[in-house]
Amino acid sequence: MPMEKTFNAAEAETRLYEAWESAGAFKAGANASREDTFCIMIPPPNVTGSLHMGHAFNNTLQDILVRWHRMRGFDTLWQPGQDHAGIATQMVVERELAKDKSNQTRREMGREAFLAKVWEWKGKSGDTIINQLKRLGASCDWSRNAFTMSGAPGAPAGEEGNFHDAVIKVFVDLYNKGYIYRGKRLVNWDPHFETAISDLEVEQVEVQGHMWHFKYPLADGQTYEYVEKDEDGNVTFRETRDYISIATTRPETMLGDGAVAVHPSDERYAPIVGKLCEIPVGPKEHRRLIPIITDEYPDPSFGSGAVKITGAHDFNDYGVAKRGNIPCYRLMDTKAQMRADGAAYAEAAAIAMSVAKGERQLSEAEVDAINLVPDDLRGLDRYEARRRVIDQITAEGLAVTILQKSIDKETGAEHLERVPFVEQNKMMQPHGDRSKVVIEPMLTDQWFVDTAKIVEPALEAVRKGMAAHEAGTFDEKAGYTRILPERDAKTYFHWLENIEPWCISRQLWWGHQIPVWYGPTKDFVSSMAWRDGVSDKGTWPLQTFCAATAEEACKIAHAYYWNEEIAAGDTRAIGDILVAEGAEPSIAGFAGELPEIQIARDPDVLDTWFSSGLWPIGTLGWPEDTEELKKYFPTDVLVTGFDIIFFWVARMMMMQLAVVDQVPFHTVYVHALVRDEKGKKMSKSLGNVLDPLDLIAEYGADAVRFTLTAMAAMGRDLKLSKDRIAGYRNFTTKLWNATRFAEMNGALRRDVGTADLPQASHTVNRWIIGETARARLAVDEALAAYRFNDAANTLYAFVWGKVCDWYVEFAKPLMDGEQAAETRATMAWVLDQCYVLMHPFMPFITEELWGQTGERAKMLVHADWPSYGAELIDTDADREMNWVIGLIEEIRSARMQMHVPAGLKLPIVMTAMDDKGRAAWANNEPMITRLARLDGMTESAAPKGAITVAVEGGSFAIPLEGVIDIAEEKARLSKTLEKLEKDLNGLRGRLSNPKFVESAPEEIVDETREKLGLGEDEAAKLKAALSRLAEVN
RNA sequence: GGGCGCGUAGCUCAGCGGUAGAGCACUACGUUGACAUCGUAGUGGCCACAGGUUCGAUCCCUGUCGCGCCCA
Repeated sequence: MPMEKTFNAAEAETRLYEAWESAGAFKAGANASREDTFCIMIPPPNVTGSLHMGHAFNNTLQDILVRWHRMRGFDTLWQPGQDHAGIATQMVVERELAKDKSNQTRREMGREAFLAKVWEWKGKSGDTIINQLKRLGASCDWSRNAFTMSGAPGAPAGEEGNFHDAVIKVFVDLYNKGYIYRGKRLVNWDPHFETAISDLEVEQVEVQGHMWHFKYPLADGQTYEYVEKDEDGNVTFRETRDYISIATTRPETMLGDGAVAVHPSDERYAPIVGKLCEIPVGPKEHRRLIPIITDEYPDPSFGSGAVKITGAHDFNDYGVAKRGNIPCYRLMDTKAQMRADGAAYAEAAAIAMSVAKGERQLSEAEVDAINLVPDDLRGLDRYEARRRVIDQITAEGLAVTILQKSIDKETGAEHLERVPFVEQNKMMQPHGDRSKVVIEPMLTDQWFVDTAKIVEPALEAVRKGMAAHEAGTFDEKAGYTRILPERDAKTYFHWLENIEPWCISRQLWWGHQIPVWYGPTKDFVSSMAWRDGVSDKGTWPLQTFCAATAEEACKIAHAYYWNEEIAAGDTRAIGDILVAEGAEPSIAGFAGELPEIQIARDPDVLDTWFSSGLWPIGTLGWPEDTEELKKYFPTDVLVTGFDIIFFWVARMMMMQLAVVDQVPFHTVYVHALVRDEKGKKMSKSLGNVLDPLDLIAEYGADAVRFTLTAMAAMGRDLKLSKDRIAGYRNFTTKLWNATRFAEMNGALRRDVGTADLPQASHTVNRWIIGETARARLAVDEALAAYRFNDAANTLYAFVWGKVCDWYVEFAKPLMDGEQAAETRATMAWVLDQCYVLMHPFMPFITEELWGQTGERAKMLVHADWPSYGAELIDTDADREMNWVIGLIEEIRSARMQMHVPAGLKLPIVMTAMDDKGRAAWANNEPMITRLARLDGMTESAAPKGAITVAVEGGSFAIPLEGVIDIAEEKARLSKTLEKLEKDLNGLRGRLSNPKFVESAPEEIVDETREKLGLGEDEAAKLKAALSRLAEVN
């Protein structure tokens, strides 16, 4: 059955992918014929995700590397999997639940039931992205598909696996090594998800901000001389003030102020440093006083130069508060509403007052328990509270005001009015990258990785890797890592050298629950305070027990309580202690009975990136010592986008080195972003998103893949347009039709299966074999250097520019001559090589052509990658064919410019020719005649009224008496000559410069001389032709 | 403010010490051994600007001007 006219991608792609899968073509080690391994870990897409252009790009590049290695016989594994994506997934499932009002909310159904819902959702929708990757042609070993939550408690059947074990083990190990700690720190709090998030999950967005100016009256009506001076020390302003002016963008946080700070060098405020001032908000009778302190942080030139310090709600203030031992009063709850808990304001304010006066010291927990929100503001949203605070202060006359002209709408009369001074400023405001709500800095207890302690090996490994890469001594097995392109290594260094502690606890349910249990400290147990009801459970001092399981935790707790004499001196001494796991810590059963202490598990889960940071070892079965781990770890290449260098790459480096003391991969290839054709980031809100699945449906997966690859110049964003994809779809059609030509001419070797390299005698065949070898060398070299675009462009130029444009055309007249058999064999071989070399880039159409053109022993996906090279390049054939091509092009060009009708065949006259040229002509006459539309060659002197075609070794004339316009031919020749002379002058100039001849490398000088010689020959011919034309007239 | 890049044909971009390339777009013409998702030919560039290093600079160095991105 003859081939269809075009490739039906939509029909073939699914069929071919299924064929590969059912043959187990992608299984780890499939087609392996050598010991070397090659392993790539897929950057796990979110389980909620669907394929976007970035995935398509990222996975195309990985697939090329994987298919290339597999064909070369490496023991290859492309490890796929998905990330449980804590916040994103919890958000999606909650949103799903909310669609039906009869559903319980997350909190109503409780943790266990909600998690069951998430697993259920994962079971239903988790395969979406996998199926999409298959449409792209990704040759992952799906039988090993991994999931970062596999094996977690509550995981349903089919979600076994031990990723959870790995995560828990690492947490416990790092905890025991002292790399993980818990502390009350100011963290980025997402009020929508009610969880802490890491710095990286915060987006700074520029918004129009407002800055209010308020007066903080000095205590006891004190006054001071406020003096402003210019640069030369001349007084420019002076007044007596009984207040200090404060500028703030967040008036609602004034309620939690612990101090006012000024710069130590700021002379304006020197007289009042150390004094107390009053926060101008809250009930008049309970106004709080706070000290005026100095700190390096305030910028004297910004605002009034004085800054209110609210340690619990601002990162800069927090630093000042820590340095100055200023209490940090938390004002908001987890929803960023003003706190409504604790004692009434009067009581809380009284305690705070005594702290400010230095009469009292509070523990951290005691400070946190104090609610300084006035009773009338409690429970309000932070923005509502802000409005009211501003109103109250303004009403009291403590806002800094300015005079503003206003016009009465009724009367049109102008009058001046005092209005609060509010500056309009653009400011950067932090937002949650998922929730898009404004992040609230919040003082909470969180878990942190002490990254400073594990960062050094991660830096060192890349420093060494980059040094080796630059020196050209890079060794994949040397235990270091390089990052390509180099620029991204700089980014990596910059971030790691300035790394901050990593907040890893999240107040979510979907994730790995932190393996830590809390119980009261033994001091506290023996203190009896717990019995006296003095403090509620929230402020009990706690002891931490970190263990992989509850049983283990109980054991550790037991040892803790038991080994020490916890009730020394107490008559109710303890016989034994029963430690049990409970919902919250408790103590019971004293007084002679066996005491019982309940320890309670930390309800928080780990940051998703903590688990994905273990992806390389976790997917290979660690902590078990599996065969795969031994074989494939460390893995080879990580292909990823620059946007997750910090989130993921850096953390994988740190964690793998901390846990197994090895780098996870030797090379990180960082690719850029896919943008729309105008260079805009694709985003749903802009509506400029190109869906890779739509494009695959329209143009075929091969065209989409090839487009992305051809545009993948290292480190540069790529602007994707449909025109470009259509162009590469046309390329697939071109290859298809070249095959059809071979089929129609009996040039397929269906009989022998795979075509062997033929013994070719004809120049044309020897030439194309050499070109094929060149292409193979160039593709391998490009891929080895991760220059995907070079590889793609090489193939495009070879297949279209050499095979289709020239070889197929040359072959036509050879199909029934002496060399017919040889030419058919060569064509079969060349096309096979095209399929093989193109397969990593365009797997579908090449596999289809491979299947349709022969009885093959193996599918193309497992075909052997060729190893031939320079030995197939025949330089004589090369020279000859380039001469032929040059001649044909010259004649075509001349004809076209002389407006010779395309269909008209012309005779040609050889006016002069050397031996080589004669041989070249003789060997290729049928091709030249056909392609240049000639009709017979004679030898003689140049006739009058002919066009001249100069080639290396001689020249031709095409008599066009009466056909050509002499003037036009003159113009054509003159133009060519002019251009040539310009080049020649450059060459002459260089050669006449003695310094050039002295200093330039010999080969460059020789090359220049040769060029000049050839050029001068050609110029002479052109001049001769011109003078002949002159004779005609 | 700190860091990292980028300014090359109308557009999108390769190239990065030996005198400039591709694709698309554009113009003209279409010749039966596959292909109009095609073929042939052609137009088009002081390689942002100014200095420096060099026999030689689009390429290396310095500065200027534009434009991105990341982090504050």
